[in-house]
Amino acid sequence: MTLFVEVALPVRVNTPFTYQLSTDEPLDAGTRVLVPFNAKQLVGIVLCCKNEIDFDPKKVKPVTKVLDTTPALSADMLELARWVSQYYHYRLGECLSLMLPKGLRGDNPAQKSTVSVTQLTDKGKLVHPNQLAKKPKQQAWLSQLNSQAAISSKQATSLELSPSSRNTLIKQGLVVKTDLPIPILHNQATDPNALELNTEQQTVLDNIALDAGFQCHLIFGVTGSGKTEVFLQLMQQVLDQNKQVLILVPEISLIDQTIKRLKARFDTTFALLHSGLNDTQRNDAWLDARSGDARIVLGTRSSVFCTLPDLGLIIVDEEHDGAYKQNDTLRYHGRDVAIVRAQKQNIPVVLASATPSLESLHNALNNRFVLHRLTQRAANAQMPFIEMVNLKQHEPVDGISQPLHSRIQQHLEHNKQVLLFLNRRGFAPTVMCTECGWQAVCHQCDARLTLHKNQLICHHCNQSQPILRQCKSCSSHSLTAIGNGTVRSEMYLETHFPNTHIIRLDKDSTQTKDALKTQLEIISNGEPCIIIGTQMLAKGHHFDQVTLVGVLDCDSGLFSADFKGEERTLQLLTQVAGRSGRAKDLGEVLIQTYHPTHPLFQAIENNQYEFYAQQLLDARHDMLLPPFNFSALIQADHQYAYTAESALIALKQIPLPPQVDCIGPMPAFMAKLANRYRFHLVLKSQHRSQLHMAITILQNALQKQSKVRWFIDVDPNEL
DNA sequence: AGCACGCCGACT
DNA sequence: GTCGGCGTGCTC
Repeated sequence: MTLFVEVALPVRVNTPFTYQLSTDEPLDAGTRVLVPFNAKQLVGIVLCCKNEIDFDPKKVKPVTKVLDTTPALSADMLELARWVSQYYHYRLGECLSLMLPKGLRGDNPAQKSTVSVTQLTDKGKLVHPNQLAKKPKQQAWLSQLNSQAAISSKQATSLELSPSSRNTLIKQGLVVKTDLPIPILHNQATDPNALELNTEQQTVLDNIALDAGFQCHLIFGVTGSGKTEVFLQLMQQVLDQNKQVLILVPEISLIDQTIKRLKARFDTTFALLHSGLNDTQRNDAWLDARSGDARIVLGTRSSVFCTLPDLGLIIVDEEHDGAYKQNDTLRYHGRDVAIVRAQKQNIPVVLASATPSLESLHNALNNRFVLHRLTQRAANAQMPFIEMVNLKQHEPVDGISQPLHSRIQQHLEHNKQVLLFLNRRGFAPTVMCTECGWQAVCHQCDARLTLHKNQLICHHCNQSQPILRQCKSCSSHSLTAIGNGTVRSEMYLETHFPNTHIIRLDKDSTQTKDALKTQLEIISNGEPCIIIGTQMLAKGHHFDQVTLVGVLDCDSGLFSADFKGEERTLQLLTQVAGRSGRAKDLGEVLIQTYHPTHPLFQAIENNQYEFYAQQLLDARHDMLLPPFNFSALIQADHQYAYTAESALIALKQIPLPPQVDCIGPMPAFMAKLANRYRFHLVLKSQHRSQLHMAITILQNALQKQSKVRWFIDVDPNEL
């Protein structure tokens, strides 16, 4: 009897395709196969085998090649992919393809890469290095190979072993060159002892049951409360049970410091998965995780899709971070997928943050999550002292007011470090003509151009232009830089603190490989310095010697049109403030603002994150915003605004389930981006199932047209 | 997504 | 007559 397989392909068609197998050996679901599709060969994932087909047998083609002996994706992951596909309304075949590392999306075998090494032959093992005393270079090779079974050519160079003498040894048949798989990242712990927990930490540890199946825990611990130590000890328990741990962090810059702590503590194997790896490294790490060889897997959001045979615990650190949401192709939320995965695999998941997202806080307060609080800073560090600077009274120069300036001076005199936060890179956000009011704008977007040192750059489409000398509207020479970015404040600091090391941390200063790492190392030396940077500073980094944090400007976040604007500002300020005074010395935080009476600042001043978050939740409740209803966004874009808008107007005529509101179409926040006009339709409902029904109806309609480009974003980050 | 098929306007 | 515009529909 002929055996058929249903294969999901990475194409924009929702249905699986059927192919014929050449043997009667069934394939496991999750196996990669190479199949003909149109004129091409594509890699697909086997969904199931079957004996019969329900369409024209003449059309069925045979599978070209079976690519895996072990399925690339486990049955768990296949099921997760089905959920992801339905929830985010994205085609299953494409979801599955995105779950594989790039190296396995093609028709390569799932094998680890190899490294060429030199090893002793059986004959060579019988030779004592002293027998080669007259040939010191060869002798060096033999003695090294007696203490280390395999030497790569890279190691040989650093050990100053001569390649030519190795070739002589090869000719003599004493050593041989072979290709071995890249060894797994295995670590010897340098500091394996658990720290002593305070009572609060101990209570949290005791209350997270690892053997109770699925449960979602939220550790709400103030900055510096020692959350990490709690999950290190939790991880130890999981590892002792012979299970794997998956830790997610929001972005790549946090991988370094996290892995440092993990390596110090655990004597075990690791896999790191993040965007800084090349395809080979990523592939290797992924295969280590899938085989179960790696016991700890640390990665950014996409590692939530990694096949792990013995998974026992998922940790989502800094769970509030917006970087967990993917904003292209498959628009999933890493944290939410992690929770669903834990549920499907019936294991615990731990979310942690000093500033939990409103969704998670809401879930915790409603007992859907188990809430654990850490209210004290560990190691007796005190919460910082927070103060506002009213910019109406203290006009800033290049972003820095007099009170902040003198406070910087004080802290530097005490040999401390200062951290300044400004969420705007470049020199100045606007170039304006003081004669006629004209501003330099991007030709491709509805955005002003940011002034950088040598050019004008659009931060939205990355297009650059040379710096203008004359106004394009009235030809006057009165062009002025308005507002300020990190570079402008950096220049101010260089002028006024000429003997102090100024370190700028933003996307522009950390472009080159390792730049961030080097700069973080300089900071950790502890020398007094001023660090100025964008939001990347706020993300969980440990700055021991920082005692003063200055927030140069966060007013734009207070009155944002976006429903999450205030939540983000609250989180950002709380996190930034938390960078101050992590060690013994009391920290200080100065926030510059033109609106010092805004209630958000009062909450920050009094360390009332939860109080204010609760108020924001109440407001969301009154306005029926998430998490009190569910929403999805449909974007259509086209080179002509009219075409994009009419496509959505047509869509709106389609009848939807009664309990779904359809709002729009309206222009997107930046209606023109990279020469395309973008319009939104927003769907809202109290009922998740009705919302999904509505999305499906509209998606089907969209698939039938080819005029506009479109996407669907479920639980969008911005409305 | 690609790629072919097919039905209408402006060219050698 | 035919070259090529892009609307429609299919891919196992």
